[in-house]
Amino acid sequence: MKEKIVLIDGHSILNRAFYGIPDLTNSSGFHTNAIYGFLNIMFKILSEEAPQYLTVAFDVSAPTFRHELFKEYKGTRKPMPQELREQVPVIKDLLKAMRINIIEKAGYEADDLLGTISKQSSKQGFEVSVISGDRDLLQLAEEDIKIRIPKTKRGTTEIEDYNAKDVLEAYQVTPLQIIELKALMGDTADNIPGVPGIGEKTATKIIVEYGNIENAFAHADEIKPNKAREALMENYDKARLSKTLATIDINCDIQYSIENAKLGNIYTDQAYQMFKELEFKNLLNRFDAPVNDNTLEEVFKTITMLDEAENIMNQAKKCDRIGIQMIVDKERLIGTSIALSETQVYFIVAEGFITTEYIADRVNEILNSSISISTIGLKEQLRILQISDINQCFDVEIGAYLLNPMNPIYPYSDLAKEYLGFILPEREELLGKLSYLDAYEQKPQELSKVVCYMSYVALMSAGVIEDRLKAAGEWDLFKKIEMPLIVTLHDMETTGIAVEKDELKEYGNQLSVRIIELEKQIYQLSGEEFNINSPKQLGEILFGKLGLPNGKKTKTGYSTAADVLEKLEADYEIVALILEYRQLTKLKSTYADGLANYIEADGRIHSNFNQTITATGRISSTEPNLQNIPIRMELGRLIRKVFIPKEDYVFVDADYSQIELRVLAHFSGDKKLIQAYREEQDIHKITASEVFHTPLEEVTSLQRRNAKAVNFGIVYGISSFGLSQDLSISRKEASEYIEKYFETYPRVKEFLDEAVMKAKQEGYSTTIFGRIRPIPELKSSNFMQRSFGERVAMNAPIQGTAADIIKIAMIRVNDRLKSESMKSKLILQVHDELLIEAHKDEIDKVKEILNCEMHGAANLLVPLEIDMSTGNNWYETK
DNA sequence: GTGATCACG
DNA sequence: ACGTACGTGATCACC
Repeated sequence: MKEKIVLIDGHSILNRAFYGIPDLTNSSGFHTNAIYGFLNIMFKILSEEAPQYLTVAFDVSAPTFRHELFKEYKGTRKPMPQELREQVPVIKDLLKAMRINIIEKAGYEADDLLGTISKQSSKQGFEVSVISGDRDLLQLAEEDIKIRIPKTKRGTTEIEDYNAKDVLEAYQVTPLQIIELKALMGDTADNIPGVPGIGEKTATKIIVEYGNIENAFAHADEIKPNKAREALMENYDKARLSKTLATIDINCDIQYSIENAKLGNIYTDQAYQMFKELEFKNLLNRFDAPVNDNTLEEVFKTITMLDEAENIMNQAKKCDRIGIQMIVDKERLIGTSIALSETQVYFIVAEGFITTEYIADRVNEILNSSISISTIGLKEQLRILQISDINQCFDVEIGAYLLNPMNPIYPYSDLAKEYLGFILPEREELLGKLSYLDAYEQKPQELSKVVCYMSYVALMSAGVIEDRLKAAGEWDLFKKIEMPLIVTLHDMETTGIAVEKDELKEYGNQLSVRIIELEKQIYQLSGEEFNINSPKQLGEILFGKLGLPNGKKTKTGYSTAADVLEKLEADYEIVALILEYRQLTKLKSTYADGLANYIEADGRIHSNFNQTITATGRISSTEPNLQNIPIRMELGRLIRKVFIPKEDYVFVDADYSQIELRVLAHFSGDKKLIQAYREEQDIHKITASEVFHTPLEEVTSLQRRNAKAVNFGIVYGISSFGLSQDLSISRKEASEYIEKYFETYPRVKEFLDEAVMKAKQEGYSTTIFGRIRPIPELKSSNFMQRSFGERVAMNAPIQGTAADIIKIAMIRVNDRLKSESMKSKLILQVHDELLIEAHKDEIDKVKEILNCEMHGAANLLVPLEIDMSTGNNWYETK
């Protein structure tokens, strides 16, 4: 068997990884995504090929021969972004630490070195693999030289392999003719000009026919498309230059000793240290050395004896603060983990004489002795923990969310990494995908570790998080809004909302009848049966078979989105039917059938209100989502009739009127805007009057509608394109609307500009109440991402402040209902709306409370108005 | 698991 | 020239 050598194009793979992997930093803020991606690709190759030799080639930053040639021609390559540049020396050090051979040589690019070494090695009888993201290298392919191009596809890395015959198959030309192709078509990524006007198709045709550019030029008069002929004849010098640029030098003057490339043990101690600093936790597993210092796990104790549990509970009462974690799965208490100090961490298991009641009673006793507790995710534990004063609690998950609301979740391992500065094994590593209950039965020891880590991290990180919240100006937000809100949300979840199951079912049945009718008609009009719900099949039928004019395309095919179909609706009966079908199947599957699955034994739906999901500070609702129940279309709105108050109760619903625009009025301090709100005027109408230079009385409903869209657009971080899409007008018209808007409300423009500028400086935006939203996109060199960042910088303070205000209102309303011992309960929040299930004897009182507490939630430069209504179901409250 | 679509504010 | 409104979650198809 031949010996194998792997050659890696260092910069090319780093580049791939940098742009392919979302940004990743270690806790000191050093960017690591390119290194991480590079290593993953390298490890994958090593395990696949098990080569005896490995070399990584790098470009030297000094100008090279081919660069020089190019510079004269067109200028220099655009510089590497700083986030990538800083990673280059580190990967080199890391490779050195792994005793992996690196080559670089002034005057040559990495691909020249790779070309030379690969040819030499194959001649000497080695089997060679060249790893690069650059298709230029395909010219090197031979039977024993395989070019491997990694592609990051949906998170997983797939590698395309090319031997000589694969190149021929894929490109219809030999590896060496790849150079000829490049000479004609050019390569913007590699700064090769090519012949303007000749692309991949024409280039392939020419080279397949004539073999090379010289021969093609000689037979130029025969070349078929006139355009290509003229392009080639006029730009033959460019083609020749491009050919030189594209040709990899396979005779570099380098001393390459294969012995230096011999692979030994790459898992050295130095490499281990570097991996640790880079915080590549899951890569650390590759080392024989222990992944984590077990000193921490050694202090963990699993408690199953009552007297030991008793002892711990008694000690807990003497502490100032403990870390605690109630482990509940499907209503069942499996145990509790308690951290008394850094070295006293216990998992008290609910079994034998230690009953769930015992644990609950003892823990609540501790809480009553008014010591502080710290925990991860307090809301989920409140069914068991009886909190007498929320001020004694510290939820580190909530704290971590406020410090960085962009994370999807806040597991103990991430908290340890971020706030304690060390790496812990993740839950999944220890338990896999097991639930607590399953882990309790199948992996009790690992479960014990997980829960002990949790209470340990909760205890140890609380102080750090407190300091960081104070430093970030978020301490009041944490103490006065987010922590108390936990209780409010828990109350809402516990109460739930009653649903008429039979009515819901009947509603679904009615939808089914119409859906079947629609199906029949659609099949008839299209001439075949297909899955209307499949955008792929639907697109093929509409735009393929039936030949409808198609507007947009998606990555995977035709777009069949509603805004595309709506443009065709008037002309094609089938499109109108499809739109109705879509609407009805959505209502049936998501709402009629979907909601029915969540009705519990008490006849009510208990949705989850999540406090740590959104980037802006809003809460979200899941399982089911009760914040997107239909209202805009009448047919959908009817669903709200099945949401009912219990007997002797009614619904009282209150929503803030235009809260985001009022927040904008406050932020900007714009006189006209503030005056309009103080005088309770119709803001959209006023805007229309100003923007369209029309007397107030003469504003048409269309003008008002357009002005409303502009107002919304401002809140979203206006762009002329977005507005034009929304209103189906030209971009130019949209720009004019925006310009006039800013003339009308000049302070709004100032505010928005300032919001972007400030966010650019600080790296984040802030709400009135101090909530932070980081906006890393503002620093992006990518236009699209940066523009997104700018829109976010305009929107986040507005949406976030509105979210803060309604959170304050929720806490105040809920607290008053409870402190005044009322039967009425707050049951839903829908971003600017609160729904109360009010006892018939308390309706007036409830209205008074809503009025008072919602108005009083914030003191802005404009009044906060609310609209209130009552009803015997959610449909009636409008 | 991801993308397309569509429900809400 | 780039290709876009801000923030969510559920369902379905399809790999």
